[in-house]
Formats: sequence, structure tokens, C-alpha cells
Amino acid sequence: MIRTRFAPSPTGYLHIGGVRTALFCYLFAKKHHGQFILRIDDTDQQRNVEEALQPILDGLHWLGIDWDEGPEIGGQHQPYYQSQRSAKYQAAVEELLRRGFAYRDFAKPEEIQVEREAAVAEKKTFTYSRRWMAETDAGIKKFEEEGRQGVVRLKMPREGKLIINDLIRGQVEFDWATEQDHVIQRTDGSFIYHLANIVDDEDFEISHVIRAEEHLSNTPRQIFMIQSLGYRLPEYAHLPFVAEPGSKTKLSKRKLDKYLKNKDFAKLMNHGKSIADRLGLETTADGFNPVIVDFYRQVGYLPEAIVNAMALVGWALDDKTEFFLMKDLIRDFSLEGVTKGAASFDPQKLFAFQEKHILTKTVGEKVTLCMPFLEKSQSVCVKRNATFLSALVNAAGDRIKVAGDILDFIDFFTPDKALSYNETDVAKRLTPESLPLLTDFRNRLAQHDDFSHEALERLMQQFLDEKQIKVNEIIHALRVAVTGKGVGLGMFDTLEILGKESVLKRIDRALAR
RNA sequence: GGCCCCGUCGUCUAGCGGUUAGGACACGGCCCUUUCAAGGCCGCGGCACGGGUUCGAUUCCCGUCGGGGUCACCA
Repeated sequence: MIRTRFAPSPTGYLHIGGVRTALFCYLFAKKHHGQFILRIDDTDQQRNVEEALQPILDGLHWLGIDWDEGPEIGGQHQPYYQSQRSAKYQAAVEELLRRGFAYRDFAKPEEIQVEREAAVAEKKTFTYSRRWMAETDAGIKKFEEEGRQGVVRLKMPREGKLIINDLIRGQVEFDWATEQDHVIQRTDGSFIYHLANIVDDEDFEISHVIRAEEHLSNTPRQIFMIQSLGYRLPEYAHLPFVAEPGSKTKLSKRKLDKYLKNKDFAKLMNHGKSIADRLGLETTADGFNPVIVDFYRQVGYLPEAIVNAMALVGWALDDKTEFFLMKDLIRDFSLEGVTKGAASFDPQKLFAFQEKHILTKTVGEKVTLCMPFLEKSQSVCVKRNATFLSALVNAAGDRIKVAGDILDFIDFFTPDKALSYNETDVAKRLTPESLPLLTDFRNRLAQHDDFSHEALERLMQQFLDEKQIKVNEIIHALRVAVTGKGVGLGMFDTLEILGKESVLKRIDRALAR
């Protein structure tokens, strides 16, 4: 049975790089009819674990990355929180000690630091002298009488090689001598991640450890523990990490200021922010930015677009296929298709996937997606029914890229007498030449009852023929009069959707300016 | 600094000894057009460098350079 796991720490947000790792773990498991497990790495006893975990769970649910065992649903290997698994870690530490693969150490941090700095000065690999190592009760007692506090360290081999057969990178060699005697249990008795990690993987029967490349260097010490405890060695697959836009540096949530200097990233952010502002959402950089999944949910991206985009950061099926839904990915995913080099997060490409995916949605689906955004809008709105919204969404067509873009058309919901005007457009389009024509056309409209798109277009054509003018000479003025803006939907769609009463009121108001 | 990983258009990538080095996003131009989108067509643009191996290297090997990761009583 193939079993993979994703092991986030409760940090309060789901990072886009984490999504990619979780997705690949999920896809690999599902592809092979296996199971995907979610485990929570909360070994450093944070408070508010539940609170900091919820956004991560919500994000995964939203994306459709569902787990077979883990928080909320439990499973046969529970608990899935590392903070609740101390007894197992304690047993493992004791076993390591008993077998002589670990020892108690009483060095003070500053004493280790002196040795480490000496090694750096000599440009050599740091190797701990084991001066404060205690392997007997007498030794332990002696150090304790000096007032020293002990930790448990791994007694790493100091010769020979380790060869890791990585499913993505092939054979990777390490010299044991370059590895260090890492701490696995702290002075206060708590456990270090690497220890907890391998104990859990064994306990959860994880067959494939699929994680980001930054863990490759940590693998030797984990394998040492696995072998020392007689556990089964999982397969390893180290993914390239997701890098910053236009760079090869690992993407991090902290460097938002830097990313915003990237024009494409800034564009994505500003688009999202303009929607969030109109919804009255908090947009502090800490919780609202394109590195965090919740950003996309809040402004109305499609989860399938995010999944599609992230799947192709570091993976490809062939030289042409780019559109994938989750089911396609499960069918087509393979570790052979995973790239080795770090792949940078491309905001433009992600947006392009959003455009492609929303194109597949019906008007009805888009209405459902847009509705919550209108309901949350801060603007003063006229109540409109579902038919009205359908007509609007239909006319808007592919102008609605994300659900929040419906707010671009908020003027359709504004009371006629509260319509705001873009003064630049007014100055440019409501000219002495166009105003008389607009007045004439307004009167035609007043005598006309059929406000269907087709009828209005015929009416306009008649008008143009009679006046011997081109459509350009009036239509821009008409648009500004009716919507207050120089850009918008098709003109006849606009008139039809607004309806006769509204259109006349708006034109009159513009003419009265 | 030690160790490890990586290196094809600006970006994501296909390529697994012989290709006019393919696609996508972005960008530029043209067409369509009532604005804005969308769509159609065309274009720009790449194998980091130097040695080998080979009849032949983007592809295999070595080195150089460049980028990155990791070396915590963080995960």
C-alpha cells in the first residue's frame, strides 16, 4: 500500500509552496490507489494550535486535497498531532540509547559553539569532540554534580558513506564523517523534529516520503535513526522547492516587500487588493498576499485553477498538455515527470490558468460564484434578482476573471441618482458635438418599448442612417451617460440589462450636468 | 566556510546522441471591433562556459562559473 503524508506546522496560514508539496503527495498516493495522511508537526508546543491549524485545513479542503487519516477524521494510527505522541518518542530515544546509537551529552551550548567556530576558522567540517558525552551512570552523575543539564545526541558514524536512492534525484552520496551528533531530545525533555518525524513515519506506515528539497541534507541523520531502530526505510523523493518570482531563492512569506517590487506579483496583489478593499476585508500583508492560499479564496479564484497552476510548478506531463483538473492529475501524475531544478512561482501564469478555468464555467455557475461577493460588497446596492444577475454575468462574459471581478460592474446595482462619473471620460465623451445627438437618441429611446439587445441595435442603426453619422460619434457619449465610465460591457447589453427606466434616468442626469 | 542539490527562451517546461531545439505564459505587431475583454494570425527570444568521449553532443564524463539548500536544544 502506498502511503504518503503532508506534515504542516500550525503556522496560521497555508503557504503556496506547501500546497505544491501537499498536492504532489496527494496525487502520488491517489494515482496508486494509496492513502494520503495529514500529520501535524506541533512539537515545539505552541499555544493556539487549533487556531493556527484551521486556516491550513480550510485551505486544503478548498483545494480538494483531502486526507484519508488525520485531524478532523482521525484514523487507525491516531493521534495525528506530534504534541500528543511524546510517549512513542520517549521510547524511541531510550531504545537508541540502549543500543548505543545515542548518548547523553552535558556540553553547554557555548562550549559547543567554541568548537564549532574553531572548525569554521580552520575551514573544516565541524565534528564534536564528545568531551561532555556520558555513557555510564557514573559519568552522568559526575556532570550533573557540576550543575550541567543533559540533552540526548545521536552518536553518528564517523566513517563510511551513505547512498540515498532518491526517486527524483537518483543516487545521492554523503560521507558519514561530515554529519553531526544532532540533538534529538532537549534539556527540557521535548523532542526534536527529526526524531518525531521518523517515529511517526514508521508508525503511520509511510511508504514514500515526498517532501521539498530543503530536507535532502537532513535525510542522513533520519536514515541513521531509522536503521538504528530497525525501522523499514521509506522511499524518498525530494521535490525542487518553489522559488520567488523571477529568482531561484526559496519562496517565503516574510519577504513580501521584495516580491511586490516584481511587477507581475504586484499586479496580482493589487488586483486582489482592489477586490478586498471593496469587500471591506483586512488586507494587512501578514494575512493577505499571493503567497498565502487564502488570498485566492478571498478574491474569488477557482480552486481548480490554483491546483492546475501549482501542479505545473516542477512537473509536466509532456510538451503540450497544460490544462488539468484534479482527476486528470491523478491519472497522469508521476514522479518521473518531476523536474529537478527549483521552479519559480509565476503570478502571470497562475492568472492565465484562472482565465482558462473560468472559461469552462457556465453562466449559472458564475452567478453562484459571484453572488457572495455582491452580498459582501460595501457599496450601496439596489436589490436585483437572479435573472438580472444572470443577464449581467452573461453579458460580462470573459471579463470576469475571478469571482470578485463582479464588483467591477457594481454600477449596475447603484441607484440611478447615485451613479458616479469618471470625470476624464465625461470630459472626453460628453462634448458639444455629441450632446445634441445624445439628446435626440434619448428621445428615441423614450418612445421605444422593446429594450431587447436586438431591437436596440436596430433602433441605433436607424438613427445612424438618418443622421448620417458613424456609431463612434454617439456610442461613447451614450456609454458615459449610462454607466459613468468610458469602458464597460457591450452597449446594447448594457441598455437591455439596465432597462428603459434606468437608462432614461441616467441619460437625463448626465445631460443635466 | 564544510557538505549536498541544481543550471534549455524573461518565466514554467518538452527533449532522455542525429530535431529547422517543440509548447505555454508574458512581451511586440497586425486583424476583428462601439470601449474594455475575448478570439485569430505573425513575430521576438534559449541549450552558462571550457575541455573531453563519439562519425556526431542540448543530451554522456570532467572541470570552471553561476544559482540555491543545509549545517539550531526551528519545523
